Amino acid sequence: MPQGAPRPRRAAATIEEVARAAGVSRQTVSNALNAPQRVRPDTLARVRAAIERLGYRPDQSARALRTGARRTLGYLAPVDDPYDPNPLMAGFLEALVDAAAAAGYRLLLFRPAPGTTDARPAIDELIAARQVDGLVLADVLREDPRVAHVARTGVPFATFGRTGPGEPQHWVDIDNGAATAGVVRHLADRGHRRIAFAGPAGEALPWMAARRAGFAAETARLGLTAALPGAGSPPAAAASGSGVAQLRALLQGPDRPTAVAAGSDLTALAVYEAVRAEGLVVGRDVAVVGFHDTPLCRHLHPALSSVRLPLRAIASGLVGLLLAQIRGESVRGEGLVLSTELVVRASSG
Amino acid sequence: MPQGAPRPRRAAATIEEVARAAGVSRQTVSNALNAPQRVRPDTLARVRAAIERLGYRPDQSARALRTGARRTLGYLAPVDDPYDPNPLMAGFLEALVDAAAAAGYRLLLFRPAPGTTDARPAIDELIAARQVDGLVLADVLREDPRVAHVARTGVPFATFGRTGPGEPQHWVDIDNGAATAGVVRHLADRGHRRIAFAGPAGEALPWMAARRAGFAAETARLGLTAALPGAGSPPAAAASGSGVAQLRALLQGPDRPTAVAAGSDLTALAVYEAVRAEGLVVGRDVAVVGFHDTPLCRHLHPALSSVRLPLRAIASGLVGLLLAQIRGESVRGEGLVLSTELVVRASSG
DNA sequence: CTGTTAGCGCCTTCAT
DNA sequence: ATGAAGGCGCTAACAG
Repeated sequence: MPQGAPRPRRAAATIEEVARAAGVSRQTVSNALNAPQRVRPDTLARVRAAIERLGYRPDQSARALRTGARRTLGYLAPVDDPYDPNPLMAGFLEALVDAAAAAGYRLLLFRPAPGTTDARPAIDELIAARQVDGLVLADVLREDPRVAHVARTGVPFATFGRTGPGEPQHWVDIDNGAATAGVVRHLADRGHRRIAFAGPAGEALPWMAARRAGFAAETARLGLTAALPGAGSPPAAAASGSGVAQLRALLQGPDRPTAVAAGSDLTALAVYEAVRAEGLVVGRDVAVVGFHDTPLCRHLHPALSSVRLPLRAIASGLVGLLLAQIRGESVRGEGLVLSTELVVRASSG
Repeated sequence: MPQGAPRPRRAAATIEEVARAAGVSRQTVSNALNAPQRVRPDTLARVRAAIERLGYRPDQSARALRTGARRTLGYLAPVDDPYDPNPLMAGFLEALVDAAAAAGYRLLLFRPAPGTTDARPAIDELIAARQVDGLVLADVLREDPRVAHVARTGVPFATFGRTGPGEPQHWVDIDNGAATAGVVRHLADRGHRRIAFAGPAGEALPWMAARRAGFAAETARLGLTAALPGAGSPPAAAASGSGVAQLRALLQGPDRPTAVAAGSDLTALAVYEAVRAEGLVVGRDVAVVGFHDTPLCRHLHPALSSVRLPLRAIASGLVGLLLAQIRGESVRGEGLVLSTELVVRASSG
């Protein structure tokens, strides 16, 4: 592992130079930056002019060393399963960077060491090197070892997805059940009576289980005929084509569903394929709704209705939870549940 | 903008504590870490044991302040156009994080201030605060103001995509022309004589122009009939459906192309739609090849052949270029051109 | 309201 | 091979 290296770099302005340029002491410059109300207005103006002129910004390392605040948040990048890619990765990351920046923080990305799946060593490194003030974890599972581990270290953290009952409830989540229930109501409004849910079964992925449960509950409430393929297609099945085969079986017979709620946009794509393979037409014979509202939706024909996630609100919520902890305010409560928005397009219009 | 905040945190081990625990002085611990050959083996072992026991890692801020090396690289996250999303964002970022980590560096994400598109102020902030040792820029255009700006600051940088002729040639790029030429050869091998290119025209996106040029050159060389819709569909066109309309026009008549090389996987999806709309079958009547090899490829029916980018090699190349500059080795040469791999699936098999 | 003093944790001379 | 100073740039305490 290569270690330290000399690093020639053009000298950057220091607080000392600003102080000299403004004819004040270093401390006054520091005050002008961190406690402006303590500095006389005219002095403040002079200092600020000098700062502007020299392009001065405090050295973040020096400041961090002195104050202990790194002004940096760590984000554990999810391991990207090519068969079931995280559809939000890009959009969510951008929202998170912006939310952090709005609070004066930077975002540091990290991952388990290549070839490894256990993120805990990487988490420990980051904490031990004091590189971050807090951590964001996404795609949190029910008994997530990462959550338990970070909780043990005492470092502020917040999760996208609910934590276990015995763990700190510093999470933001969308209401997956309500989202799918909304999809069901939308389809019922359009006159559909027989509706299917397409997506992996099982409890492995809490968000998917919640979508499925919301679907089941709402169809029951409305007295609709619900088709919930029990075997479920694990993510890999969709890739091998068996997911489509299963969906085709679902779409056969006179009592076939006239609408399908999919657990993700990629699953909705598989539904499109199955519908076509059965000689039916999406949007006319079978309505389809996806989940995530990825760019794919607009590129499909007909355009795919989908559930849009409030990515910016999620990101702000996570950063807010982290800031509260960093400031030492003991955050209490049950986490933050955000609602989604159904974007209706031609596939279910 | 909220500023500095107190930050209670469990005390972490310091070099002083390790020294005491190992019965040596601080410098010896430092040496054990940064110049192990200077420390007697048994002392080294004792120090390492103490480090292990206390979970000590040097405080990165202190080390950075002292040495000037931040051991952090900045990555300017591309502005995500929902109509033309960066299909590599997730996969490339992961590769970049891993490549940086392998060299002992972290990756810091940053973006233009929300509502802004000019990245230069954000770049300046990062540099002035001395938070990074180098920068990575992606999706570089021909006369990219970001490149010119960073070059002026003197901070090490490397780009994914070629820089202008007057600028430092610290770039890594794929051979877009050769990639499309390879697609043409593949299709010619399969017996296709009339081949079309689907993708936006114009010189705005250098990578797309290069793909188009490679297509034109190779079809000419092989004496094939090439269809290159000149008007080109700007990214937004695909979303509005006019892209598909244009492609449908292309697929009409007895002399229609029997194969289509697409400039991206999403464009290939539009080709699928157009082929079907014309009553043709992808893979039988019309072969299709995409670009990027996104997860979408495996989810389509038939599965989409596509050009796979060597993301890990690109990432390693970028990090390598940065390290060389950071070490002060004057990097010379013409940038690094990497070749792609055509993944053949049912759509062109 | 401004200036002085001290030290955050670490690494680089220099001396032993 | 190891130990003793000094200082990177900054800010929190206190002195004036």
